[in-house]
Amino acid sequence: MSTILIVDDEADLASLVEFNLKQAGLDTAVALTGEQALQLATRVKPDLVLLDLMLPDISGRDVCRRLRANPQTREVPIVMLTARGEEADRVQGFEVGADDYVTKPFSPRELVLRVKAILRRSGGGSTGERLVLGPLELDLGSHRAYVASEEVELTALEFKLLHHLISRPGRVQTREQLLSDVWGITSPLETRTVDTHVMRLREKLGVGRELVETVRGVGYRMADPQRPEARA
Amino acid sequence: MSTILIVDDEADLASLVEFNLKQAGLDTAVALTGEQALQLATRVKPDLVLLDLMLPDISGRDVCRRLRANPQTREVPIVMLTARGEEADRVQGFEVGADDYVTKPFSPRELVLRVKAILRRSGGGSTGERLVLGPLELDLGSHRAYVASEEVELTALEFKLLHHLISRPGRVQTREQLLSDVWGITSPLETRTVDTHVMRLREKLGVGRELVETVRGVGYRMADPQRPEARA
DNA sequence: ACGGCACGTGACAGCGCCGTCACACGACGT
DNA sequence: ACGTCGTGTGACGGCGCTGTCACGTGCCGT
Repeated sequence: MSTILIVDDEADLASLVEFNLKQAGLDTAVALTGEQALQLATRVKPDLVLLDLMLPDISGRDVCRRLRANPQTREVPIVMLTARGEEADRVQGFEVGADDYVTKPFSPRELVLRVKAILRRSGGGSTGERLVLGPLELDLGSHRAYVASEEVELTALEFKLLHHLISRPGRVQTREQLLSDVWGITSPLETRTVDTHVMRLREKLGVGRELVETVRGVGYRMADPQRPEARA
Repeated sequence: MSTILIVDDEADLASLVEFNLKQAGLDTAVALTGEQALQLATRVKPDLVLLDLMLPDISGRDVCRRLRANPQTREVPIVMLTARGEEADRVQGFEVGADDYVTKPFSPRELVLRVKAILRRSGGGSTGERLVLGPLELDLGSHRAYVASEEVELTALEFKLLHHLISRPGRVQTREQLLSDVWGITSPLETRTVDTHVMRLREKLGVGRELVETVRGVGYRMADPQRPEARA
């Protein structure tokens, strides 16, 4: 399942787009400012970025440039949104590395179409990728999880949670971050819910606390066998 | 080498497309009218048809239907071209069995990409290919399906769905992906429709859930017989 | 040692997902 | 015109998933 990062400071427009993308079976994350977008882009590793040109802090073009400058986000396709359909804007958009360009007003349907077309072109998002950490193994394509080459049955949510943790080995994730990234940006949930799911995950994985570590007062993190303690 | 039949009465557009397809290493044939297209289709046996919706004599939809009605050309993938991106057109296009849909104006590059994607998807040519997975067997040429060497009668849609699933064994397909890939890019269908057809498929195949697995909260996948942990 | 707080854990209720059935509608052949 | 077949959709029920609460437990500072 692909994740789309929506960057727009017009809340109603953003939520409209978010709704339609979700209906189309895509995951979404929303950023209201350019800085927030750059932060989220490295956190949630989106498969595509929907980027408004007009942002309150930095311009969409600069966001675009900085996304391209970061090796982590260099490959992410970018679709620009703009109020004016001027040729000049179009050219500028493509110059900084946008993959497509949609002018307002646009129909949500059309936007979804373009997004899907670009996703397909860029390989369709998650393509049978495999994540490994110690005895743990995640197959994104088949949506299967293994511990020591033995399959464990996880629910969709557990898989997503583990996927999120395992892609950031050694990095502490607060409960709020996890709620925001795994559950979605608008989830009025108790932070303790995370605890329960971490518990269930540990139980199913069998290997318990050695892999999913508790950082008291902060959150959770995956053990990083490569660099046991050294991290900031 | 695959051959593409271009059907369009706008000579300049057709030659532009032709040029780009040839550059991409594909053979081409051009028809200016619908009747000509139907004649050529049986003569050159193209591997894909690029079909404009607006033709001087008969409508592109009728051409589509008649291509589908002829056993000789039934299997040929069809990509529709249209000036308007109206939803109504889109739906009509898919109803008559188009495999993809491109709205003008389009970039030649994108068109070539789509054509190649569809060619790849349809098996790269029209040679009675056979797909096997466990007790299941699909004969693409004769459009027949077998379970344990016993023929099962599938409808066109069921066959297409099974074909799509079986060519990606072990990979989870979301309902949205299936709707998009089997039904067409933006079919405005309920995702529950997929459930019903999967059920009918399981029913006809007899082997039930062991082959077509449900991944709760995600989608469906075919069982993969070989061990996934065997990895380089 | 003690108390407070953060976390682990089990139980439980609600609900969302999915299988299944029945029906409507359109296309097509007779 | 009629019947048949293929297909999409709504309804319904069951069951698994999930969020929350309550309580137990361990950790840490004082």
